[in-house]
Amino acid sequence: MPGQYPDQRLKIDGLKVMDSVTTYEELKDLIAQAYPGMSKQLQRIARFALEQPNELALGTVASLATATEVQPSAMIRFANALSFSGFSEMQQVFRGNLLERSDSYRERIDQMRRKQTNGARAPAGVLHQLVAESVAELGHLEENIRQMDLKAAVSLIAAAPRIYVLAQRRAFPVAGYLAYALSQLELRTHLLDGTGGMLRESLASIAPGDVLIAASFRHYSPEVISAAVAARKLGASVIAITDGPLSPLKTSAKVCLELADDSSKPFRSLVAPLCLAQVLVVSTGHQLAEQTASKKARSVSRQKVTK
Amino acid sequence: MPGQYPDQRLKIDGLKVMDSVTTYEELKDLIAQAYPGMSKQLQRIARFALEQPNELALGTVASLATATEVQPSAMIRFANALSFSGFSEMQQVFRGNLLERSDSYRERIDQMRRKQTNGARAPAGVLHQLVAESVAELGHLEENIRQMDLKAAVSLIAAAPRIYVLAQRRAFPVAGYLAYALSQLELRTHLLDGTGGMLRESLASIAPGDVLIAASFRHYSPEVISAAVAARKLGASVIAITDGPLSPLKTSAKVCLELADDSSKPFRSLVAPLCLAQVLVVSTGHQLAEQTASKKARSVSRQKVTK
DNA sequence: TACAAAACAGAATATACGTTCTAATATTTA
DNA sequence: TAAATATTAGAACGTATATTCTGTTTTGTA
Repeated sequence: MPGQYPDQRLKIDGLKVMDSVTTYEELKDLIAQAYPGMSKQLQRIARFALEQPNELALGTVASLATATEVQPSAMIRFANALSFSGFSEMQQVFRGNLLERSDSYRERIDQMRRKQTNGARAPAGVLHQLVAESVAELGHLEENIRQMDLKAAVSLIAAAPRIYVLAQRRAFPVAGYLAYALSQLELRTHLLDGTGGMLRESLASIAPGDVLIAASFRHYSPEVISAAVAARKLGASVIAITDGPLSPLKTSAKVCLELADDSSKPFRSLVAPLCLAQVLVVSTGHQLAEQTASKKARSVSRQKVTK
Repeated sequence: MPGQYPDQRLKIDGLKVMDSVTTYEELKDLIAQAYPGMSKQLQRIARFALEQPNELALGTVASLATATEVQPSAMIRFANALSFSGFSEMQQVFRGNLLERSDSYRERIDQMRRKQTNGARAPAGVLHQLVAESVAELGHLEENIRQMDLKAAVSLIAAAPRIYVLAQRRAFPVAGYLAYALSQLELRTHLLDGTGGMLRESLASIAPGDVLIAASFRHYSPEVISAAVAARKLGASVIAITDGPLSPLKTSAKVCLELADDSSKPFRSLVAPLCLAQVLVVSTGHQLAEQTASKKARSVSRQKVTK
């Protein structure tokens, strides 16, 4: 095996001797093993390969190099690092996996159906059921959220000098996500977690024009409700994420995003509220991008005029 | 369209006008319609195509010509007879079919994407898209989580004297949910939120037999990883919720629940991990119920014996 | 900081591919 | 049967591919 690059094969062979990798499962393990010792670029390819194996199966070296934003030669180096003689040989493994999966697909569905009929208490049954329920919830979400409300909420968030996020107990993860994601958009976001009993004090710093995003479901946390009332009095706009028209948050809210929370199910899911939260974040991101774009456009046109 | 052969396209267009064939189902019908009017050799290829569509998807003109015992040029004629501009174009249809079959939700996504032609930036479009992606994620979740791993995780959780939950940044909501929901099951659950920089101290109280549920996705939070290592050293069982086989959490984990996290999307969702978390909680609930039930049954039978 | 090693980008190359073309063959029609 | 037409085989062509090679940049180390 000639070549100017060090033979990474040897490092791997220490763990995996001689026999070549032929199945996708083996390949996955092999990539996982080799991953830590790989260069940045090869790691990038490795991630892509594991996340989008189908692309690897069908694409050409050139197309995959474009997709992963590396040079074509890096793809070959990647294959070599996995002890394949070339890219094509590695691709065979991905193709094999694709064929296998397509053949056995119906079979697997049947298995799932069978599992689901008996033993709904086994973890697999629970998984199936909760996935199904979550999908249904997402369907309801899409149908019941009004575009007007979303737009209003996004405008408020995008324009706010400061954003406060508050939720407790079951709804707390929603607040956690919002606080994280909004701050990723470089918005001034504060998670009101009430650590050290400082919730009241944190609220005091809310100023007119600020936005409070409050999430609460039955049974509504009294702290969240009173915080929403307080924020409104301080001149902040309250965006409520809550369940149904009976929510006590509704009175304080400028925008109220309602999720029909089916209380008939014993364990209520956070899938719908979190998806909604993500919609808020992504839409706000788009809005901000448009704003800066139009600002630039305006300043450019102004430059032209002055010129 | 120059060429010495008569334009078979016209014959077909009599039945199927204008629009080009894009799905495998359409192609199957098209072949069936065109079959009677084909020459012997093209009919042979047609049969092969319908019997072994996977070969058509992956093979080269040369390899397929060998397999069907015709000349390579016949393959191109076949594609032309089906009103494709060339072999490659036809092959795309077979490949598309292979991908669709290989993952069930792809179809749904594509359908949704098609609907969402204009206005992807408007909040309603974002909602639609994110709902679609979430559904797809849930589908992957259901397919890729192994029942064995779930069972193992549930057994560990149900039997643990104490449960610690740890996650940071993007994954934090997962920890928040688990901490809340598990404590609702009256399990001794501690959320390691690292408030006041006390993470190290909190970890010190972990005892052998305890369970640490750690969630982390790329880019993996160093604190979470080192905490998992530390917990393992202290004799605790680590349950990892993470993405893919490259996760550094994997080495410390007794059970590793892997989610294929598609990083190609700019905003990654928490829907799948949270649904998984809920599965853990609900399954653990069932397991606990069964345990207490069987305990009661045993004590009852003992009473009978002593009676 | 200076040196050495590795990794990289991008051009160069040989190969294999899809496609087209032409002569030869088979099939149909009068 | 003879002429006309459709079909095929196989070579020839241009293109795109996987792969290798070279100069440069980056990274790690003394």
